[in-house]
Amino acid sequence: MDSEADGMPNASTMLIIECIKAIPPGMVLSYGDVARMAGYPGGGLGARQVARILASMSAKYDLPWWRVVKKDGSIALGSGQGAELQAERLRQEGVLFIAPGKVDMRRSMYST
DNA sequence: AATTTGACATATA
DNA sequence: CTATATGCCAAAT
Repeated sequence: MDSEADGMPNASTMLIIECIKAIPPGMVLSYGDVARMAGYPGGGLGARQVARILASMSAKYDLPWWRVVKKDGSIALGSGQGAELQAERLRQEGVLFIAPGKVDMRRSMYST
């Protein structure tokens, strides 16, 4: 008997979605950090899953995709309005930019 | 229903 | 800086 509700993908995917939804305003995380927070091993493996899910499920699950950036703190999107939209959103959340298109992840400090 | 394809990264060299 | 290798899911067909 599986208790699988409709509209719910995989448990692993749902876990990542929950983690992203748990990100408070003014906080920025990288794909790898979210993946690791979701309990994913490896370095850049879970990051891809986060990106896939985030890119596809953000609209459906209302995820704060703009709070997710690259490990370097740069905007993940390289083209399109998404990058500018994300930058503006982050700035609105109170995130500090150390450079154009680059955010200060030190606010997150998940590894202290 | 099953198969195929695409994809917003990271680490290492 | 560029190139290569890793490995998974969701959406489209």
